[in-house]
Amino acid sequence: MQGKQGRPAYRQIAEDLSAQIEDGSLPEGARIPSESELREDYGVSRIVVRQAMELLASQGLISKERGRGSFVRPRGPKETRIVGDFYGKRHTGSPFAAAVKAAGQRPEWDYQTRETTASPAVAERLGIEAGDAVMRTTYTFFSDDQPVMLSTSYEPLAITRGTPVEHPEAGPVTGVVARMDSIGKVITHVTEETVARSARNMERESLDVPEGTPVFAIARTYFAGDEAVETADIVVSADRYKLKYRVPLPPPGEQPDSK
Amino acid sequence: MQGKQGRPAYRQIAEDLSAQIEDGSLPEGARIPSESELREDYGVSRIVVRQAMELLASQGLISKERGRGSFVRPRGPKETRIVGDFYGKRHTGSPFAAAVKAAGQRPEWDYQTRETTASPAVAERLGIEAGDAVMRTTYTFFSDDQPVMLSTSYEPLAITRGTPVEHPEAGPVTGVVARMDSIGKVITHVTEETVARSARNMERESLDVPEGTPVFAIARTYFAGDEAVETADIVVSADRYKLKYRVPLPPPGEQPDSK
DNA sequence: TCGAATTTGTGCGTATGTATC
DNA sequence: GGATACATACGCACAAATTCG
Repeated sequence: MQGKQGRPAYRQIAEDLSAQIEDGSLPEGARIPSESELREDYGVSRIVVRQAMELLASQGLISKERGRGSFVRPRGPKETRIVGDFYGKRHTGSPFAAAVKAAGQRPEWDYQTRETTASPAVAERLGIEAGDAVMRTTYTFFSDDQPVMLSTSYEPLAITRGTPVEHPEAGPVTGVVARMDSIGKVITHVTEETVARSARNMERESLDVPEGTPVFAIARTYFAGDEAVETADIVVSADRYKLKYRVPLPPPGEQPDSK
Repeated sequence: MQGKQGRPAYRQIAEDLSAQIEDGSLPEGARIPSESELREDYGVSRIVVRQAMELLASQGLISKERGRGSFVRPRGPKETRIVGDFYGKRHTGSPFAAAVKAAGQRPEWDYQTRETTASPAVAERLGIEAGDAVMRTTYTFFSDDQPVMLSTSYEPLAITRGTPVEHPEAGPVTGVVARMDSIGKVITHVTEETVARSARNMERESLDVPEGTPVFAIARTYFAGDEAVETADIVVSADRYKLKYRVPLPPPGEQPDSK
């Protein structure tokens, strides 16, 4: 085993196992030989095996479970989070529920709504003053009882106060677009700023993902003309989700009219 | 140091250093005390210090450089990759160049163009048959001499063959939108499917990022009506980039007309 | 219920290699 | 060359979680 080619032993072992996962000799969910077994198979010390396994775990290929063993991580078909005017329709209702149902799974969510004041960051995104009243709603979304997405949304109460949709989930209509439509705020566009980073500890608990798994952190804002009517921080496991956007382009020859 | 609270020593050290990075006691680019120094400071063995440092490195907080030391990784303001009809304009020319220049840096790129045949995956995305002729162009994009983005694009030669824009970079106009406009293919929308994953070895070399850093892998397709006119695989460091989308919503009350 | 076996997690000591300064 | 610093690798021990008879 001793790396003649200059490649360290633990990398060779990792590549070997990685290849077996790739070609299917180690199928999804399969148990990987224990550290002691691998130690004998490759004739190295346990620390080398551990380094190899940690490398694979950090790449998301395997999950290590204390007391049980290590397993090939399922990489099933990714769920999709869709943004944009698919088929020219305004998505009323919950886009999340629609996407999950389309994948043949059961959508559910918990939420908690509370009136509070805008932090400077939120105020900046909403174009209001820090300290202004906002309605904050935190969501946890489930797909077949698995938590898959977290969201914290903020709506300026200057817009919704006293209307039937003041409370995001308790009113007669659901979904930001439809709710705002119903009070005369016609949403014209949405912006999203997305970064990928490793999950924070709180998010790891809520989403039940192993350490180091990357997540998408999305800052989404809905606009009615130049006025921001809702903004949200959304976190989804980048492992299980892919993002899908469909963006129409304006026809050529026209001049811009928005500032 | 010995974790009474059940938290392992290496985690406590990692959190301690992490906090120092957060609050600025260890500023960007600062050298972190060597493993031997930390070993004495915390009164633990070297392996514990190494575990802590590896954790921080895997989170992208520090970079370890053999023979030199470990350093706080710069997390400067992220560059932005913009998608959408910003300000109602069709972005002609290179959106990459525009974004980099907007950030006050110097854009450059290498490319290599070659005629080839469509793989099944590319054919599927372009709505053509596998084996059909396509023009493939591979790009490496630089911002201030730093490689930041890789791209491989495919255009069906059934569309461009014999036109002035058959060759993506050698024709009279640049940018997919403008080039297609010039031959009468008016691009109406673009779709993107984005996943985040850790960089493959080839990408790590090309982009010069440390092991385990996440990248965005984007499958982008431009459409003229229902016809796909270009598709590309784009890889950018999720570390240095954020993605920004602006998606207009169709006005309410209209019915869909695209299928 | 309980304990033994298995498996991964954490930690110690030591040695040697290799890159940088 | 020498000093320093990180990389790889061996050995050992015990802890904690799980499984199973």
